[in-house]
Order: sequence, then structure tokens, then C-alpha cells
Amino acid sequence: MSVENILLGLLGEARSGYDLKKDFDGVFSHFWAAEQSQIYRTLKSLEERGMVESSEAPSDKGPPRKLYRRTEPGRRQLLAWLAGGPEIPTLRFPYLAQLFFMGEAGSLEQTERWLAEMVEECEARLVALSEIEAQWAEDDPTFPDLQGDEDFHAHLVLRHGLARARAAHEWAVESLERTRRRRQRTTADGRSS
Amino acid sequence: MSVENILLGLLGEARSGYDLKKDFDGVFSHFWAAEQSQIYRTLKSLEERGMVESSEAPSDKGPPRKLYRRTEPGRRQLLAWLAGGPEIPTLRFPYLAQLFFMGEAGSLEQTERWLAEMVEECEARLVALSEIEAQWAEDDPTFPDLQGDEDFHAHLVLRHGLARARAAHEWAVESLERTRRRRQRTTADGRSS
DNA sequence: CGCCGCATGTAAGCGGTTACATGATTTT
DNA sequence: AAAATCATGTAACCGCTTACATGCGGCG
Repeated sequence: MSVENILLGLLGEARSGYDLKKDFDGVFSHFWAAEQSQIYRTLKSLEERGMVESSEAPSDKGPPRKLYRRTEPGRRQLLAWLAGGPEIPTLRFPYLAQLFFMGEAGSLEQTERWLAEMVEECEARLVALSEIEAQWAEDDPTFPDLQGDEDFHAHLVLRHGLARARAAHEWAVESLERTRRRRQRTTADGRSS
Repeated sequence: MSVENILLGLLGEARSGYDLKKDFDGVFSHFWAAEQSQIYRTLKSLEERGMVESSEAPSDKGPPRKLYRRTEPGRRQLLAWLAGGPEIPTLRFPYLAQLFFMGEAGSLEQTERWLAEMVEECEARLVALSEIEAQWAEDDPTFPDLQGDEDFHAHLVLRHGLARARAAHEWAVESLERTRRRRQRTTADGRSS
């Protein structure tokens, strides 16, 4: 039910489904994704249960906006979720499953190419997150001792993303080097498998 | 379709659905999970498409075992998956969403308790993975320059788990300390929000 | 005799993705 | 005139989880 609770979290201020989708596509994208269709569906279900309420508001461009905000029961559900302790998911890494079976391909060169691609992906993520933090530091004079508690928590979350990205990057670089050394060794003395 | 390909990967040697479930609950659990019901269902679908084939074998205890192994088309599908480049998923971290909204609870003490719990969870994971590596190092004299390519790739995967666990742990410890300092500051000079 | 481990499966439901459908306004 | 942006939604499907159902053999 995380999507529900995230929506309740965001709906402390009035927002439309369209706005919420932009939230998910923005900074949120580094730890949660939601499709537009899921957002509208969940909003509908939350309203049916009285967790949020909506009102129409005219728009500058396009059709009228439907603005949602959380109700008191909605706020209570959110707080209950927050009080319930860390919700740790079972993560799935398809790429690790691939790497695990890479031996079947019988070519360290393939592993090397694969890892080189990983290094690039990791680098890109790391750069993206670093830029977000740099921008923040530039815009907010109180950084990193942020005065708002909301900013403080948001920064902890950003730091998690950076820690992950840095770790993944270092792992990929180290793994690539190990694979290169291994390949040189095996091609040199004709050792295999 | 990762589950399918993982099963194909494991079915280079004959295994029953029951065996496969144990694989997922073992070392695999650190990067992929699969329920028993999903395994049997996927196996059925793979057999219908000729990707695996099965034979009955008597069991010491309990009902006869149905042993599956991958066919040549199955092997080709596996290799195609491996050749397709790293499959990077969109990860979802419910706990980061919680932390992001922790400000709504209006109490840094709650954040502190929450982070303390995170530290413990991270520590446990880190210990579990370290023990797996230590055990490996003890059992295999060629560690860490493993002679088999399969072991080599498995070790890269284990290293990824360790890198993640270490990063998460450091993040949690650092975050907890930051929160403690912040709380002391705010309770001292009566500053809020 | 009951419980545990071995071993097979089915059914219902939920969360998430992909694709489709519609229409207004602004920009090129 | 066409494309992009704003803005709403629906329908079908897929992967995964939870719960249920069955039955053998060994152990306390």
C-alpha cells in the first residue's frame, strides 16, 4: 500500500493527479515510480474511502483540474504508516541474476562489455544525484544544516540515493578491473573455465 | 521475464520445483525472491513452450520428484537474455518514502527510533553477507582468485550485495548521528520546524 | 497419533504496466 | 496545420503474493 500512503503524504497540499505524476517523475523517481493510470485509480479509491477529498478548479490551459487534498482520516492513516517502523522490501535485481549466469556464455569478454555498460549507467546516476545536491547547496544558504524538518528528511533520502549510487559505481569499476585482469591471465596461459 | 530466465539458468542441471524454491531461499534471496506457487506455474509454462523438459524420479521420502532440465531452445533463450545488456530495474524503497514524510509526524525522536531500527537491520544484513564470504574463503583455497568462471561471477554478485549492505549501513549510522545532533540543537534553543 | 519435512499443485486477488481514448490551449 | 503541453480517465494484461488443497514417509 505504499503508493496510497505516498499520495496521502503529498496531499498535505492540494494537488491534481497530473501534479502528482510530475512529483513521481521528478526527485521521487530515485526511490519510487508510479504510472499515471495507477495514480488516478488510487486517488479514486482513496476518495471512496474518505481518505482524500477533491474539488474542481479552472485551469489556464486545457481541461479543469481536479484538486485533491488529504482529510483527517487520511492524515491518521499516513501517521500510522510512519509509526509502523521501516518497511524494508525484497529487492529484485535482474542484472545480478544475469551476471550470476554469465559463466554460461563462456566468454569473459561478454562479461567485460556488460560491466563496462554498468559502469556507464552507474556514473550517469551518480552524476544526476550529485547535481541535485549541488543545486540544492547553491539555492539554500542553510545547506546542509537545513532549517525545515521536511528539507532535513528529504536530504537524508537524497543521501541514501547518493550512497547507493556511489557504492554501485565503485563495485562496477572494481568488478570490471577484476574481469580484465582475469581475462589477461587466462588468455596468456591458455587456462579455461 | 526474469524469473523464467533465472529458472533456465538453474536448470542446466536437473532440479525439481522444490529444489528451485530452496535455491531462491538461499543465497539467491539477496537479489531475487520467488514464491513456490510462481515457480511451479512458470515451470509449467516453460515446459509448454519446450524450453524445459521433465521426468519423474522416485523420492526417498514423500511423493515422486519431477525433475526439470533446460532444452536447447531454453539454453538459447538464456543466452539471448545474457547478451541483451544489463537489465536495470526501477527500484522501490517504501522505507525512503516513509522517511521523506517523517517531518509530518513532527517529532525528531520518531525519526531517531526509526533510524536506529534501520541501523540494526542493515547491520544484520551486512553480517549475514560477510559470513557467507568468510565461509567461502575458508572452504575454497583458490579464493578470491576462483578458478571456475561460475564461481567468479557468483563472487561478483556477492560483492554487489556486500557493497550495498555496507553503503546502507554507513548511511543509516551517519543519518542517525545527524538526527541526534539536530534534536539536541533544537531542544536546546527551542527552535522548531 | 500427531507433527514435521518432502513434494506436488490450484485459485483469488493485488499492485503495476501498457495501451487506448478524449479534448482544450499554446507553440512552432 | 501540426505538434507539444495540460488534463482527465478506462481496459486489458502480467507478475507476484497469499491462501488453500493434497498426500507420502519418518520421528517422537
